[in-house]
Amino acid sequence: MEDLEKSREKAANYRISSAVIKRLPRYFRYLRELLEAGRMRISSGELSKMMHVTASQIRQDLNCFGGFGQQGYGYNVKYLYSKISEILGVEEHYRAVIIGAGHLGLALVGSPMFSKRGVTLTALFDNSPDLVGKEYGSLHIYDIAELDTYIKRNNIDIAVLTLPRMYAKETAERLASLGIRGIWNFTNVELDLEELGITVQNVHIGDSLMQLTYRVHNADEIEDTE
Amino acid sequence: MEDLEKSREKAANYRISSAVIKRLPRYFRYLRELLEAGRMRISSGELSKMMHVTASQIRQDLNCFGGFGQQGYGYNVKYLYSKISEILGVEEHYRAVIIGAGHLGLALVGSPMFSKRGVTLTALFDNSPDLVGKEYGSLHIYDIAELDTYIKRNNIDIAVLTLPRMYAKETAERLASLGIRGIWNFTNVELDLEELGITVQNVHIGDSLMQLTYRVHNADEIEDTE
DNA sequence: TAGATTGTTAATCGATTAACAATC
DNA sequence: TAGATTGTTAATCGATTAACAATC
Repeated sequence: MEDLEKSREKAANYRISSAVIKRLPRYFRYLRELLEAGRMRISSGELSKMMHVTASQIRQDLNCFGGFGQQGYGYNVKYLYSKISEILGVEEHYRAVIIGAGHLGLALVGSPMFSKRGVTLTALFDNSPDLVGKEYGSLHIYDIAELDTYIKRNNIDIAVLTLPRMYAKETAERLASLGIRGIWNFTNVELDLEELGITVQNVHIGDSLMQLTYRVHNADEIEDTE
Repeated sequence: MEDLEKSREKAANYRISSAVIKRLPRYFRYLRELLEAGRMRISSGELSKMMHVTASQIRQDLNCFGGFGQQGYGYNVKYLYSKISEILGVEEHYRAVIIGAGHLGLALVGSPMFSKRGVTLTALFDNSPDLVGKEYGSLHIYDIAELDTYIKRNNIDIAVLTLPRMYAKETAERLASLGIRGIWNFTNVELDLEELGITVQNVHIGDSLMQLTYRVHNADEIEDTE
């Protein structure tokens, strides 16, 4: 009771910094590994060695959301994992569709990434007559023309954009008007629909490639990982 | 002359923070767009409006590498773009191979991302007899057994890992021993080969999905984009 | 020259780390 | 109880923003 209120209060009282938010998925990954390895408990000190961050940072980060540990003991792996999952929205069990059934879209369908994070893929959409009507994995490929009806009928929370960049903007705006809550954008168009109340996560995979080339190019002068 | 020395000196004297490095690809993108749109010059003020960052930050960031602007005028788009390209290593014209010819690997082959960033893909590798020997795009799919010979013979700088996670670690270490300079890692295994002098860029696409679910889950309390 | 805009220093703000009292 | 380790406050460090002199 107290615990619950305490964590609610904390999360509500102040803004969680985006530095912290970015680290949460990494905690999630490490904790799942520990869980799968059968570990019952972990201290911030030991976790810090595994993750190459300071123990202080781990304790600070976790305490943004509440006191999940116990003095003299550390953290219960299972409990902490469940709390982080909750914070990240894994428990919400979002429903998602993929728009664009090219290689990238199909690669995403094939991966366990979604199910591991509580997201259920329900359909694919494409505009190519060659693809429409086919099944892929356990998913049906619908004509993009059916998007509006489908989204409304099936209570879809998230749309994954893996379509050609020329369609990105119009599709995103259409999705916004259909009441979608989040867009995971793989096109390198920079979408910003925050003013429409839609959360957009832009992937920009090319930026990652450029960070790599930068670091290779300047390899002699760098040691700082990240 | 002076300019060149000045910028060399700057980059050498102190460490460029990773906050700055992460922003460079975004400047690169916006500058290319301006260039393609035929813009000759841009001021930090105007660019700041386009990019939703402060003009101060833009000027600070660029000045890490040298004075690329001119008082009273702003920045010459073409010149600035060429400088940023240089800084990011685009001019190095790296040669890369993709290891793992699944959907993700093939999606990458099909995209103009590499060529736009001065990276040339030269080959695909896979271990499946169904794929080995085939052509995809203009690329040949080689047997993974031929990796060692190929890498050494063809002066490959970068390897893109789009293979199943179970092979990630051993392949990465093998690549390191073959003298590869950078690894772009799409498996969700966290590779760290910095002590071997290899630059590893981990993509962790699942973390991006979790940031999205976090933000959707907490949509009411957030305004801060990033 | 007057106006504009950079390059750069100084001020502010936020994030990380260190330290330690609380407590299991 | 003694030992361990958290939660949290205080100190440090770094990144961002503001301001303005330099200068095109």
